[in-house]
Formats: sequence, C-alpha cells, structure tokens
Amino acid sequence: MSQRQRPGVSSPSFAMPGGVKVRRVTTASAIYEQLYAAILSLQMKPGVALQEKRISEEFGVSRTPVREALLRLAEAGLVEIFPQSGTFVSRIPVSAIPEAVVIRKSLERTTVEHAAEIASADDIIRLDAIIARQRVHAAHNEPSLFHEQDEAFHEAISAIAGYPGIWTILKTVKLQIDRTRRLTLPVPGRMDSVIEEHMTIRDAIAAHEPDRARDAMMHHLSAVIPDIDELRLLYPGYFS
Amino acid sequence: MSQRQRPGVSSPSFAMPGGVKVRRVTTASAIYEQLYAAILSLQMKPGVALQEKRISEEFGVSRTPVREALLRLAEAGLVEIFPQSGTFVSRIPVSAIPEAVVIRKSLERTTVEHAAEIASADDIIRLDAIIARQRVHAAHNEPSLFHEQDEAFHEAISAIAGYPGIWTILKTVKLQIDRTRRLTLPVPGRMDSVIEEHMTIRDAIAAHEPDRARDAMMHHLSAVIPDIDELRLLYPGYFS
DNA sequence: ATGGGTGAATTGATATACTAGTATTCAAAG
DNA sequence: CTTTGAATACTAGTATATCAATTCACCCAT
Repeated sequence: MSQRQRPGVSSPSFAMPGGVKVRRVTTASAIYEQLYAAILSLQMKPGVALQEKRISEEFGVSRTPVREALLRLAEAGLVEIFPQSGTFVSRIPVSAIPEAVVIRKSLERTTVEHAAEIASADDIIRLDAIIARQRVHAAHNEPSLFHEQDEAFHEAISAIAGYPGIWTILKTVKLQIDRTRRLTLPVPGRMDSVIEEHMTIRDAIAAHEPDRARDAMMHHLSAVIPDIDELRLLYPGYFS
Repeated sequence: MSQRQRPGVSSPSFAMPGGVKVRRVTTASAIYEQLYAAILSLQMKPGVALQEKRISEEFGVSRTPVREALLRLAEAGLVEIFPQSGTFVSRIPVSAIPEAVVIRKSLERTTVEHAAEIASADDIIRLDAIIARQRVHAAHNEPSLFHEQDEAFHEAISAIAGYPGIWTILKTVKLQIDRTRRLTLPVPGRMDSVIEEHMTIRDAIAAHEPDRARDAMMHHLSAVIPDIDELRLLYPGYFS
C-alpha cells in the first residue's frame, strides 16, 4: 500500500502548537540541550561568536547535527545566525523584556483564575508538596533547586487549569527574563518572600476565589521584575 | 567586535526546478513557506505520510533544505517526525483547540486594552485602511484576501499596543484553529458581521475606552469558534 | 598618505554518500 | 488458522564533500 500508517505508538497527546518534542536521543537534540543550558546559564556569554566547525569538533560529531541544533536555537531566540557571516549567542533583547512580562502576566492571570475555579483537593495537595520542597531548598540556601520548584509551581497551576500548552508558551517567553535574572545577585530573604506569595496564591486557589488568586498572582509576578537599567551598566555588551 | 547587520528578510520568490535561482532567500525557507501554506490550506491532508526524498525530488533540490524545512514545521506542530520511521502531516489536535481559543482571548484582551489606551490618530487611520480593504474583498466575495486583511487587523492592534511579539505567538496559536476553519463552509454574511465587529473594536480604540474595546474583542473572538464535534464526524481521520 | 579595488580566507548553504533504526512482509511452526 | 520471528525494504539520522557569499587585509594607483 502506498499509504503508510502512523507507527503503533498512538500519538501521545499533542500538547500545543509549537510545543511538542517527542524526539529520541538524536545527537542533534542532545547538542541542542547542551547549548540551551549553557546559554541560559550564561556560561556562554551574550555576543560571543560560535562556529559550527569548532562546536562539531568539540562534540566529536559532524557539522550537520550541530547545524540543526543551532537552527532550533535561533528559532528560540538564543542565537542569531547571519548567513555567510557568523553565528552569535544572542544578546538579551532589552526592548522585548517588558513585553515578555506583559505576556506572562496575561497568560498566568487567565491560568490562575481558571485553576481557582476548578481545582480539586488533590491539586492542592500537589501544590503543597511543591511549596514544601521550596521550604527545604530555601532552608539549605540552594537557589538553583529552589528555582526548579518555582517553575514546577507555575507549571502545576497550568496543569490544574487544564492549559498545559500555556506553560509551553510561558517557558519560551520566560527565557530572556530568566537569563537576565541570572545576572542579579541573590536578594537575602527573597526566597522566603516567594514562598509566602506562593502560599497566598495556593490559599486563594484552594478557597476557589479566582479574583483573589488573580490579584495574588499579579502581585507575585510584579515583584520579580529585574532592574534592567542597572544590569545594563554592570554588564555592558550583554544587552541589545 | 563584529556587529553585523541582518540581511533583508523575505521577498518570497519562487524558483522552479531548472529555473534561475534568485536566492535572496534560502531554499530551505522557500520550501518551508510552500509546505506551510499547503498544510494550512489542507491541500496536504492531515495524517498523510511525507518523505524527505520525494519532496526533495519534487522541488528539485537535495534533502538537506527539505529536512531543515520539515524540522521547522515539526516545531510549529504542523508535521510529526518519527525518527527512522516517517514524517506525517499532523492531525488537528482536538483537545488543544479550546486551549488555543483561551490563549488567544487572553492575549488579544491584553493587547486591545493597551492599544485603546495609547492609540494615536495615525493608528486609527491604519485600522480604517484595513477595514476599507476588507469591505472591498467582501464585496467581491474573496474569502482568501478577506482573511488576509483580517489577520492584518489583529496584527495592527498588536503593533499599536507595542506588543509585536504577542502577534508572533498568536500566529502559531491560531494555526490549528485556522486549519480547522478551512473545513467549515463559508457562512453567508459572515464577512459583513466581521467587518461590523472590527468597526466596533476600532471605535472603542479610537475613543480610548479600553473596557469597551475589550468587550468588543471578546465578543468578536467568541463568534469565530468552529463546531469541532460536527467537523470530526464529517472528516474522520483529520483530528486526533 | 589615502582611497578603492582585488584576492585569499573564513564560514554558511547545499549536495551527495553512507549508517542505523523501524515497520512490514511472508514464511514457518504451533 | 493463528502466531511468531527473521529477512527485507524503506525511512530518517549522520558524515563528508563541494559551492557560494561575505569579510578583511593588503597592495597599487592617485
């Protein structure tokens, strides 16, 4: 038959337009992950030049998978490719950050309102578990693990609302914001404040009060905006 | 310091196999555009298998640019790639469509509210020009051109609000919705209703009344939701 | 000394060849 | 007749080679 059927693995629920990677451990995606993490953590500094050849030699593979990885990174806005010229780790686009914050607020507002309407008892338990882990990480002063659970908290709310695709979008929107935040020094007591704000949001969701949940979320998100102008002075060349 | 300029984008010229290659645009992105349009317009039906080799032969190019185009399409959710197995035009993810509508409403709400706050006289003129073109297309009964201007209207509002990135997100979110809409029969008089709704939105923006603009936009977006269950019966195999 | 043009070097874009993994098939065994 | 499993044919993934375009330094003419 000329018409082949899709492989037996019944398509594991397609999340959202632009969000699905059911890819194997292809070397291209492995390299993508590596570079993604390196750029996000600022190990690769904004503005530096990348060469396909050098990267391929470092990883011990050919240029092809490297190239595919770079193309995907370009689409995510983490690198910029100038044809016949060069590839560079993208600078943090200052002008785009306020918009990113607006987008995040818009989507998280919608999400948390709906979550507050339909959250089950189990859902609240899951949120509590995440907050509990945050307390542990805060007590041990482990910002990295703490941030991991912070992401988990917001992702969980998306899941509760039944909007997993929103989280997919938020991840890409948050990218440049998170990159910026890596530059800020840890503010003493900030982790405790975050936990408190999360608790407020959790309580509003548990009480099924969408309005209060929304206000709490908006307050939470407003508190996290980094001071870009200051960072710009500290790290010239990191921003565009 | 190598601060290069990005080369001019697009100018979607089409080169036939054997013809002159006027490559200001890469062949990879040319193929992407072609396939994108074909999938969106349902000329390529959901679920059918694609082969890199066959496509490359059809376009008269090698597999490499075809492959890059398919990777980008996969990221946009228009095709699904199963490594070492096959590539398929993705079925329309039914479960994701309600969420896509929610996302669209959330973002367009934020956009139109802000647009109503800061719109200038020039901005209103631009909106009027778009609506005028819609009237022409409606009079000549050209749904395709009409839809083009419909997109332009919403994009213009994003631009007015100073949130161009939101439109980028909306384009990908709208994808599956638009694909679905291609399946619906054209409703008589629908174009006229759209024009009227756009006028209401325009008036609210011009009057700097965010609340009214938001309500008008929400009403507009609610009127466009297709009946998925019905379509699912008409076109089995098109949805997942 | 300076301005402009030329050519070598660099690097991205494309083509082709090869490898490895998967689904289908068809025959053999129960 | 059903089930199972190995051969087969096909697919995407990767590697290598070639082409083309941009850059930049150097040299020559003014």
